[in-house]
Amino acid sequence: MAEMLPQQRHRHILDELNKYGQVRVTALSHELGISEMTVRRDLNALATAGDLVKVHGGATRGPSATSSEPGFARKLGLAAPEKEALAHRAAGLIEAGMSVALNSGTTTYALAGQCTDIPDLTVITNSPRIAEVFYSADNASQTVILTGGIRTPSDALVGPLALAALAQLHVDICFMGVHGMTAEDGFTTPNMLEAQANRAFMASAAQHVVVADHSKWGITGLCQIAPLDAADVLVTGSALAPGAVEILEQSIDTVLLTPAP
Amino acid sequence: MAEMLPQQRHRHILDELNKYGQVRVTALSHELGISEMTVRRDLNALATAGDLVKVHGGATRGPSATSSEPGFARKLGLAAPEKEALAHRAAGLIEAGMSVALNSGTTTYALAGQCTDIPDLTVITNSPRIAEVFYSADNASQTVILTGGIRTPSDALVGPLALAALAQLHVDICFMGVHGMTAEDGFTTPNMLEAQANRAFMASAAQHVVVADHSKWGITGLCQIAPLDAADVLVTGSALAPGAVEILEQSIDTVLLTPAP
DNA sequence: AAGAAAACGCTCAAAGTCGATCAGAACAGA
DNA sequence: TCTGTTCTGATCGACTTTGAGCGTTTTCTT
Repeated sequence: MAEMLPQQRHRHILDELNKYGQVRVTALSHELGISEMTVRRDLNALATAGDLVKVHGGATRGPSATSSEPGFARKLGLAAPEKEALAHRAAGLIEAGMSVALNSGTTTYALAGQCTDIPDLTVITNSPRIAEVFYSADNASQTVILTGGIRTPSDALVGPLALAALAQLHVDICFMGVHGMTAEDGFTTPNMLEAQANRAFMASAAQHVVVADHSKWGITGLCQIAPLDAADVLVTGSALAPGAVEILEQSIDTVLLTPAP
Repeated sequence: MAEMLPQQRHRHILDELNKYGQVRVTALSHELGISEMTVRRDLNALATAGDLVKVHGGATRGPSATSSEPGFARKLGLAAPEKEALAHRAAGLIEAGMSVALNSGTTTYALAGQCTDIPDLTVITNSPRIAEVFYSADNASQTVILTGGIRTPSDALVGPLALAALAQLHVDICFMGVHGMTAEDGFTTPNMLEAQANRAFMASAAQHVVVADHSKWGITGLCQIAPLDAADVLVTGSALAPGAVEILEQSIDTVLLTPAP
């Protein structure tokens, strides 16, 4: 097999995983013509991103696709450790009685799980799954508003309906998960419609918090949501590439780092 | 059978358990190509986790009954036979390429399950659960629009956002589940906000179909949605109280009866 | 009730797996 | 071309998993 870029390897690993439900370090090493050490490093990266679960000897799919029941609450707790840490840090910015907007994304999903106990919250989101987290928590003092729209594959409601809904609303603070961030291109996402919806989120909020794990740095998605300086606060992990913090702090007032896991 | 990771074995064991209600150490050992000792260790691990109960010779299902979460798909199949029959009859009114509105309710939920194969459908609903039915069917030719709003306990999105969304849309046909219907009070529901949303549904549709099983006749909810004659078609069961059909036909052009189960 | 057969789990040695570390290779930017 | 960064592979000690032996316990048979 020809030389492969790390990204290609990652995709190959995930493909194998989807096909067989499991991957084995020794098999991948042989199959891809790379050392076991490198396979382990790939597996670690993918596990940190939450794409798979490492086990002795290889890795298996996350709990989501198993034939036996995983259950919602459980899945929530099994999010990647870094995401949970970011979510916890971000949740600290929320106070009782606030109105909060959450866009769609795995990080904001983790954040939602940490917010169900905060009293008198008004939550606005365009993700049915995030709304479901609050519904099933059944906290009577909370109000959850779901924007309408058409759902994208990543579970975001977008389009004219979503934009119209967000235009009518104003929140204290808006939390945004993004797909990538760089100094030149700012915050980006691979989906144009989601970018549009995310801009509407920002327009409706007094304060803008971006939540992004360290792997997002250096990635540019198809479509820009906003430049870096549009964020008031960035919550990210201290595993961030060296030097990135300085660059980010030039544009963003507050950069919060969670300790490495 | 290829080499299996421990986690895979655990899942396999649980699958077997779910299928047959019991597993035997010797059988698993032979089946998975591993020693009996390892099978015992797996069983011990699963027993400690509470996923099964060890017995001499193997293991049986624990009291927790892992099969608790077939959840959605199952609930759909387990809907009352009458509702399934109504849903099937109502689905017959839908043609490929139509735009269809479904309000929130168990009957319309059953209807949704019968519509996922119809090509080129545009579906508008205020029920996240109904939207989920279409999402997971993953029919690329269908478009699903979820109105925004606040969710009621019965899983309907209501309020200004829902009304604004529906005001912007126009559909060919609207299917409505209701809570009660009588000659004097027409179609009713116990929730004022839902009534309001349902009126918006009707206002946005060229044709109005009410779907209600026979038990709804004679019930008056808190709030009227519309008088009987607002419906163009009523789909109901032939188990309806004697004489009711005549009364209904005075107000409604088409009354479709499904045969009793 | 006694003996045979099966199942159990403890222990240990062998095999397999893991991650820390370091040195070399590949690569991009100056 | 040079330099610094990133990615990669080899080594090695620590750890985990596995299967076989073997004495004990449970179940079945007579």
